[in-house]
Amino acid sequence: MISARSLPQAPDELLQRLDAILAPGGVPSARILGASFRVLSLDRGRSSLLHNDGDSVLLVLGGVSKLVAHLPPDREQILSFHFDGDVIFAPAGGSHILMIAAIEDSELLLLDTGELLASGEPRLPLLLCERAIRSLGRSREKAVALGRKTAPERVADFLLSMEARLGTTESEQAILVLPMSRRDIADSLGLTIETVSRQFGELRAAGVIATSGRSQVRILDRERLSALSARCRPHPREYLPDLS
Amino acid sequence: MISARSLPQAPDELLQRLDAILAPGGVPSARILGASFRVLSLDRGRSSLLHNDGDSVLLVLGGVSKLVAHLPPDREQILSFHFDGDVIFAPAGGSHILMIAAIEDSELLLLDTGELLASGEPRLPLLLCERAIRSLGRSREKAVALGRKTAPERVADFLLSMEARLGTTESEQAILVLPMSRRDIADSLGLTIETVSRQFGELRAAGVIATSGRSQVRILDRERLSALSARCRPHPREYLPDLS
DNA sequence: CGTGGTGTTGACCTTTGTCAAGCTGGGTGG
DNA sequence: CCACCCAGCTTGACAAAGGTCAACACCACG
Repeated sequence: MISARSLPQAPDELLQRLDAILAPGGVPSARILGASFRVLSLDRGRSSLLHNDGDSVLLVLGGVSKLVAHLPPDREQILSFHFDGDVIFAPAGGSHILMIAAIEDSELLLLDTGELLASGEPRLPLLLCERAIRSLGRSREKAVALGRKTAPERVADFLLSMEARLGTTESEQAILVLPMSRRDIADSLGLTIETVSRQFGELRAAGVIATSGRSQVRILDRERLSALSARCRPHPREYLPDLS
Repeated sequence: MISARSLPQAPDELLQRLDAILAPGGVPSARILGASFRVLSLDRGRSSLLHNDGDSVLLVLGGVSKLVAHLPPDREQILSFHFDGDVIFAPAGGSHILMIAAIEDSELLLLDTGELLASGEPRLPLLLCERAIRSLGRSREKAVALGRKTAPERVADFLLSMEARLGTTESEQAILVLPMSRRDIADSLGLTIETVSRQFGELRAAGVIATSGRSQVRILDRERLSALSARCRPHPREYLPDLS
C-alpha cells in the first residue's frame, strides 16, 4: 500500500500530475522528486496514520480523501476534504491523532516539509507558504462554523462550499454529487448523522434543494441557501487548486 | 492610532524588538523595514478591521491581543490570542469579518504578505512558511475542540494551553494570571460566559484549581486537569515564539 | 430479487444557552 | 485611605438545540 523510493523511477504519469499541481509556482517537478518521498495509495475506506515525527506535506495526485483528527473514545473531527491537486500540511506535534483516509481510491505523495524547504528550489518556500496561509484561512472558517454556527447554518455552508468545488451546472441549476457519506458530513460539521439528515430534510421540504439517491443534490434556490449559511460574503471565492 | 511610514525613521526600540522576533530565522530586521509597513498601536479595548485586500501579516511587538471573526448578528468567535513575538496571518478573502482587538495596550506591525515574500530576503519565505504551518496546526486544534469537545473539556484545554504560554511556577504549583475576560474565554471556546463560569466553578469545587480575584488561577492538580482536557498528548509542546 | 449497509424519521433526554437576579472586587473620587 | 459604584462575574430556574436510542425505509450491491 505504501511504496518508498528516494529518487525517480517516477512514471511519466506521476511527473505529469505533479507538474499540474506545481505549475502555478513554476516549480519543476523533478526538483521535488530529488527529495525523498513516498507514494501513498489508499483504497476507498483505508487510512494512514500521519505519525508526525517531523512536519510533512502531502500532494493529492488523485481521488477524494479526508484529514481526520481522532479523540478518545470514538469521536472524530474531519478537518478537511481533499481533491485532486490539493496540498495538505501535517505539522508534527499536535495533541491529537491525525490520519488521512480515502473516501474514494486515492493516490498521494508524502514528503518531508523540512527537506522540501531546504531543497534549494527557490520558488518552493513561496509556493508552500501561500498554500499554508490559504489552508489556515480555510481552517479558521471551519473554526468559526464549529464554534458559532447552528446546525442549519453549518449544513447550508457545507453545501455551498462543496458546490464551489464539485458543482456542475445543468439548465441553470447546480448539481453536485457528494462523494462523502452522511457520517463524513457529520464528522466534518461537528454534528451527528441524524442532525445532518434532518437538516437535509428541512432544506428539501423548504424547496431549497432536491436530492436523488444517496449522494446527488440539486441546488434549487442558491439565494436562500446562501442566506441560511450565515456567511458575510457569497462564498469563499473560486478555488482553483489548494485547500487544506 | 495608526501611523504609516514606508521607510525607516524606525526607533531603535522597534528594531530591537523586531530582531527578537526574527532572530530564529536570522532575518535582518532592516530588510523587513524596507517593505512598507504600518504601526498599529491599539489601546486596551480598541480594535482594527483587517480590511483584507491582499493577505497581510502582523508582528506582535507587545501587549496582548485577540484575532476575532464576526458573524451577524452579535456573534463572534475568537480565533486566537496573541502575545509578544507572535506572527499573525490575515489572509484576504475570507467569508467573515476579521478584526484584531487589544486585550491589553498593544503594538503591532502590519505588513503586506506578498511584498514581504517578494522582498528578496531569502530566509523570509521559509520563516513565514514555518510560522504559517504552526498556526495551521493550532487552528486545527481549535477546530477539534470546537467541533468535538464538551464544555468541561474545552475549559480544561484552555487552562492548560494558557498555562503553557503564561504560567509561572510557585512552590510547585502553576499560577496564571489571565489577561482576558470571561467573555473572551467564552468567545474563544464557542460557549457562553455563564457556561465558562460554571465550569470554573466545577473545577474549583473539585479542587483542581483555585482562583483569586477575577483573573488569577492556580492549578492544583494538573494531572486531573489534563485528563479532563481530552488531549492525547500532554500539551501541544513548549511554545517559544509564534502561534496564530 | 434479496440483503445489508446507509440514510431517514420519531420519541425522548442531556447539554448548553437564555433570562434574570444577586454578588464581588477593582477602580475612582471624595 | 476609604467608601462607593458599576462592570464583570456567579448562580439559579427554565428553555431549546442538538444528541441518543430505536425502528424503519431505501438504495446500491451482489
